[in-house]
Amino acid sequence: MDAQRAAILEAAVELLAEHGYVGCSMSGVAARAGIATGGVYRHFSGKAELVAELFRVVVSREVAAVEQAAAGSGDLTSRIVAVVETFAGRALKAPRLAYALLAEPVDAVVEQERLVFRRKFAEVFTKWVEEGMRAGVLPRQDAALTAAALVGAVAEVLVGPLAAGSADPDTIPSLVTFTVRALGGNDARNA
Amino acid sequence: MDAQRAAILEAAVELLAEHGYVGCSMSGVAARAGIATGGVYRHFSGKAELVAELFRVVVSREVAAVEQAAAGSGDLTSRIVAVVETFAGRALKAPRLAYALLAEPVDAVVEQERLVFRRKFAEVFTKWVEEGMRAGVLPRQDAALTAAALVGAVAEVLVGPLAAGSADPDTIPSLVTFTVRALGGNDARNA
DNA sequence: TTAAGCAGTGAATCGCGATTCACTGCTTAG
DNA sequence: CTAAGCAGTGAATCGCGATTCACTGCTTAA
Repeated sequence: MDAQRAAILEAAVELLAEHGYVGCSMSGVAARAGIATGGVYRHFSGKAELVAELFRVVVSREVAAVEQAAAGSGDLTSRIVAVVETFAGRALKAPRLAYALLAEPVDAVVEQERLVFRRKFAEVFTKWVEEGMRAGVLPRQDAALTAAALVGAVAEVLVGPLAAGSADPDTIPSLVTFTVRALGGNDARNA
Repeated sequence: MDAQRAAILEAAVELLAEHGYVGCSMSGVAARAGIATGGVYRHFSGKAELVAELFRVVVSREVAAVEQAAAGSGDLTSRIVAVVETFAGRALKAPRLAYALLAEPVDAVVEQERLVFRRKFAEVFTKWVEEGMRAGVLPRQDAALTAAALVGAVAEVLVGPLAAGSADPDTIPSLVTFTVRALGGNDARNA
């Protein structure tokens, strides 16, 4: 059965959310999953495979949350607002996890997954930027670059608060303002 | 004498630029500096101290380059252009080093230094954003947040090319355009 | 000239987590 | 009922880089 595989992954997710990547030792994950160290190797070829899949699981949850949030609202601006609010809001609610996803040092294998993570978000943004340009709401621009830049911008702004402790309550609104301005959206051009 | 300390650091810088953080093992650095492993411990209490100082050295060079580039030009826009061009240009010329500075996984001690690095750049930006607001060239905004966001944006856009191989030659101009627009600068609002 | 002291040596040791493996039960097909 | 096979055990082993340390030479001051 593969319920165990899922259970082990869930244990790893918990540890990641509690203690970050360092907390995800094979023995730690095994213990949390309620099995012995060696048991993990029945389901994963090694740490690399476990961790890669761990990241994939967590990332797809985040991407799904963001896409769903965006799907709800209508015009471009409210979509972007929804994306940033969801992304940032979730990050601030699960700081340890967000930090692990965005910035925490990990080994090379995982780093690849992290790049994938960021690229996925960037792709979501790219889609909307292109749509905005077609609709004439946004100025001409390199959509992929803008998207990557926005992902970086949001991540960077969040990492400070995440690494420290608390965040200014204005962080999210300010971030939204920045995003809209950076896109060149025709409302909210100032303030 | 402390010429040796400097020589060891320089060896570490070389290794960092060639092979990234992973290349900076104590024995590797010692070998490159032309001394035996143990010798390094005459000058540094341990790896943590060595690496922290290594980062400080490299970072201060980068910050100095950027500040100098900005000091040359006159109006706000050209300063910003200079900053982004310098920062990105240097990064693309020394990709391994830039990657190590911006994104490569490292241990906790170094991570602190990395945050310092990014904060320093953000501070440089903050100064100019505030100046721009005073001069009425830029709209009201949370200067520190904008600055952090821009550092993140530039870093993120660069990490892709750095991790892969080559960069689109339009990367830097596009980045400059993005930056100006994100600041809300009154020229270059589109295109 | 002698002795203290410092830079440097490099093999041995440590620490730490990943990985292995001989072994224990349970489950299930024949 | 029996034997194969699979999930799981957990102590031993590995790998790897940081760190230590007894020892070697050079330099310098008395």
